[in-house]
Amino acid sequence: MHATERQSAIVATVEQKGIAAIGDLAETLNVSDETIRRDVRRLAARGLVRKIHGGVALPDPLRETAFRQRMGERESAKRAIARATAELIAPGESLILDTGTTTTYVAQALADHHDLMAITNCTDIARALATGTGNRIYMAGGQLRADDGAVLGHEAIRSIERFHAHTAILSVGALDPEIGLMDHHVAEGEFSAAVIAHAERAIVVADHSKFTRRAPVRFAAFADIDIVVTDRIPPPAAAEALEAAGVTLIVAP
Amino acid sequence: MHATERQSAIVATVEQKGIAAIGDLAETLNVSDETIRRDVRRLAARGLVRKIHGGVALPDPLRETAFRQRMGERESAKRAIARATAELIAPGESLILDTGTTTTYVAQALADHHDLMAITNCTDIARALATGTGNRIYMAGGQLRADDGAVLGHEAIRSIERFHAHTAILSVGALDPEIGLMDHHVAEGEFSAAVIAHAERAIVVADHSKFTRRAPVRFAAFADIDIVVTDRIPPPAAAEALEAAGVTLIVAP
DNA sequence: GGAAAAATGTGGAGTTATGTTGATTTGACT
DNA sequence: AGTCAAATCAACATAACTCCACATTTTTCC
Repeated sequence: MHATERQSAIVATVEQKGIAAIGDLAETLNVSDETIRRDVRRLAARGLVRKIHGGVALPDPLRETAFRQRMGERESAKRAIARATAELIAPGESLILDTGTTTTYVAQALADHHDLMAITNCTDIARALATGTGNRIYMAGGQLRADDGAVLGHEAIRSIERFHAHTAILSVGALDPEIGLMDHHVAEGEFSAAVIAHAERAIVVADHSKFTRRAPVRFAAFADIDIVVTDRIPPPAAAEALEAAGVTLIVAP
Repeated sequence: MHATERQSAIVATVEQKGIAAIGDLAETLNVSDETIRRDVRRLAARGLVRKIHGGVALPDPLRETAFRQRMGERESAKRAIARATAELIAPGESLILDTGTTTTYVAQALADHHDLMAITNCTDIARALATGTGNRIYMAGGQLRADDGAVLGHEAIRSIERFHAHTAILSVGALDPEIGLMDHHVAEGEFSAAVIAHAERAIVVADHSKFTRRAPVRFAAFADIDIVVTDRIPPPAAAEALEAAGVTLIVAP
């Protein structure tokens, strides 16, 4: 049986039953669980099925975007980071917040704060902060990315350039001691760099998985930022590089 | 039974009965109370249900902003207007959409359209349009109003000025044969005027109640716009004034 | 036939889901 | 207000699941 045949069989099973367990599929199709998972990963990437813990289900009618899915991954770690980051922000402070799942949680954690002045390129973050009392929110203008409601591009960067904030809070795609800070897209990286340039101090929020990843676009060095908030003690090489660059490391409890 | 199935079952039960006890759900679904609580916590975080002591209830309709409340008023009329307006828009057209409850319905009605190029100052409208295929959305930059997620101010107007669209679609606070088009706030009025100035044709969407109201800020005359879409035949004086100004009147069925 | 590419299996590290226990909070009832 | 039982939460332990890197097998193509 070819891989494509097997994948069709998976889709057919799911369409018939609505939901199917990885183990059952593996047994029925005489392959290992891992092979089924690989198939499911590919099918899910094409939107044909939806991955759930332990199995496969019909794609969500509400068409879950990649962003919303990432919001669910390592959620508790991100919330802990968000809480710790929110404590670093004083009332009345001016902020710039980047797009990202972790920064979105930070925005939610900042809901109790008041009299903030915040600039962001993400519609969700803007809405989350706007509920707070006395907060003034500025949206960056420019082209909207459907997936996460983020505004990116040179227009967005020009919006940022009109401000100079106390604190920048940014997500990253990956952190590496040799390379520095990385993002997945050029537009994200350019925006992140602009954000760092227009704030007194830069806080990077990154769960521990970011320390063991790579992303294609390098946009800053460790020396360009001031604080990293994460959820676990990072690998030694990264911790040393951060210290050497004068970056304060905060591990959220 | 997988976690996602169980969560769907919880939501379904709550939607059917309006309220459900933790213990009952645990028994029915054959898991511990604590597991149900964890599910409920997650569902509540997504706003799908509301936690109450000892059980789960439908999400709280209480926390309504003024904007959401207005969305509910004369909803069927606004939807009819939105449908009729969407029919006036060709694929590939470029649009500017103003904030407003009726324009928000128009954005939803445009979800089926494709390859649109839209500029808006409202985060909700931006997100609604971004789901369509091949649509390019530009968000105006500037200060955000918490109530309806609208960006207003001279910054927003400057964002608009970079464009020249085929069609502008705008809400108004009131229409009067003597006075023209009115809005409730200065910033809204200024933005509306800029929108009209940067489009070939201007479509005003207004349910019949707008013809018998007044609003403090006059921002344009009837002669400045091209089409009015409403849900009932307007008062004679208004209809005559529109005709005299060369405005096409469309009454949505 | 043999090299390169793709697919598959395997083991270990990390993550998630669940149940259990004990401390704390909540709501109802005197 | 004070008391008590139920409900909640936090913290732990466990088991299942997922992912990644690497080894192995199978397929493809020259």
